[in-house]
Amino acid sequence: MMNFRMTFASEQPVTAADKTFIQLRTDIVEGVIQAGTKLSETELSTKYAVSRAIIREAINRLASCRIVERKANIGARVVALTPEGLDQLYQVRESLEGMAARLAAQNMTDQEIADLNSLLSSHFDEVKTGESYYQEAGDVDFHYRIILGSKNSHLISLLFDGIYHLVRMYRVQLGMAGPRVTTAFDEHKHIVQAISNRDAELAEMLMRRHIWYSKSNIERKLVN
Amino acid sequence: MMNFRMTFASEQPVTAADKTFIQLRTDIVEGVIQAGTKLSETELSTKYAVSRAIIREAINRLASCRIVERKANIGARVVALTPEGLDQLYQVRESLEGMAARLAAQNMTDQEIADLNSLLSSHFDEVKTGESYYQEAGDVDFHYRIILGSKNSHLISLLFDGIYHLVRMYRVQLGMAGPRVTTAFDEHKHIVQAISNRDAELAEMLMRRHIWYSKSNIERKLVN
DNA sequence: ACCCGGGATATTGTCGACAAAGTGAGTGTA
DNA sequence: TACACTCACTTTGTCGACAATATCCCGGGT
Repeated sequence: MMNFRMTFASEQPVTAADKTFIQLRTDIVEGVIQAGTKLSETELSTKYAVSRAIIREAINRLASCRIVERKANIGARVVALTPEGLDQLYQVRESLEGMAARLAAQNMTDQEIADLNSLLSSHFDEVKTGESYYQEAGDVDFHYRIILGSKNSHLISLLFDGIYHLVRMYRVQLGMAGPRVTTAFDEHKHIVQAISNRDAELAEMLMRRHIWYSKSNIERKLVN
Repeated sequence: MMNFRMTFASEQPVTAADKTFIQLRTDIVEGVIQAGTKLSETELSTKYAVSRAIIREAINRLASCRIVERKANIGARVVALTPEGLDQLYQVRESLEGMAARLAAQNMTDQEIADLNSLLSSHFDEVKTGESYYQEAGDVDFHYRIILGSKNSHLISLLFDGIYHLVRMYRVQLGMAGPRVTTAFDEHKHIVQAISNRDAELAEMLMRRHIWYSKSNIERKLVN
């Protein structure tokens, strides 16, 4: 069920390579395999009980989304989590998700917007009753729908297949603050309002700001 | 030497898989392998005289930058060039390169800006003397430096490893107009001016407009 | 004539073995 | 002692063979 959240609807693992890739990725994102670790192909192939070719493909895919860095004839290692890395990542994320919000305001159907509104109210109930798992699942759901709403397949791919897992890695491994939860909810509400009004410019600006706040929140932890 | 232009400085092919990947990519981008073609692993492995594993890796990498689409147990085929695809691609490109220009205005060193200016004047000489190869090499060089100037490794990777080859595929296979060359030069000049003045907002806006014009230019051909 | 099912064929997915490149310890020399 | 070289070992890169899945053709039934 939690597994649902970290693998998006689009990626249904069919082949063994897919499963191993997703497994390895979540192990890294969740910190089971620590940041900076060297990834030995033979070692991993025994650990995950698949051939080295499968592991190689998984590592290559992880290199594509910059979760690991690979050097020819030397090997691959998990990226380190640094303040500079976070900054650069969130610069890109802010731009892309801002664009997603703008396009979503233009391209989402009325039905999709209605669904987004009801998603938000169900989240409101959860926040009210104190179920704080909103942080993870709810937030991902919210951004997920807006990104899909952009209807731009390149953008969707860049975010879901590309930077999102790295974003999650920073968030999971550095933890998230408490007070942020309710304020984030308000920000979500305003964004949805802008989208409902088909106000693309405002939606982009609010989304950018929302993500900027989110970065500041994580950054506070990293500095320690 | 022309090969210099299509493989960026960062990617020095060291392994056989690298070379095959780059070769296959340029063959697709240049249209030697036509858009929409099915890519047979066995066929390509004999054609390029390497093992199927090498071809598989190359195809996987091409799938990462969305030059081919792969389906499990079915195969991979080169993407089709459509007006919708061009629109979506250039939406993303406009956003990312606009961001690059903004960051470049903030982060490039004075020396790098000076080099960029002299690059521009050398291009001016070429345009004046009528050497129209400016289209290809010069334009790529220009954008190349600004993207590097952003100093954001995620952004750089997204553009160079990601969408740039697909952009080139549209440009190469649909040809480029004539009159556009000189006007594009003027746009470049204004962008460099903005960067020289450290005017990030203006640099972003001019870059976005520059790319938007470029898209319109290609689009005109595609509609036929 | 049309539709459905089954088997032959071709293609992709997975594996273990071999080749090549990098790494590090140990030795000999200045 | 410090440096450079060699050689053994570890790790990655490449390959061909086998397994699993999809595709296509053909025959039988309604």
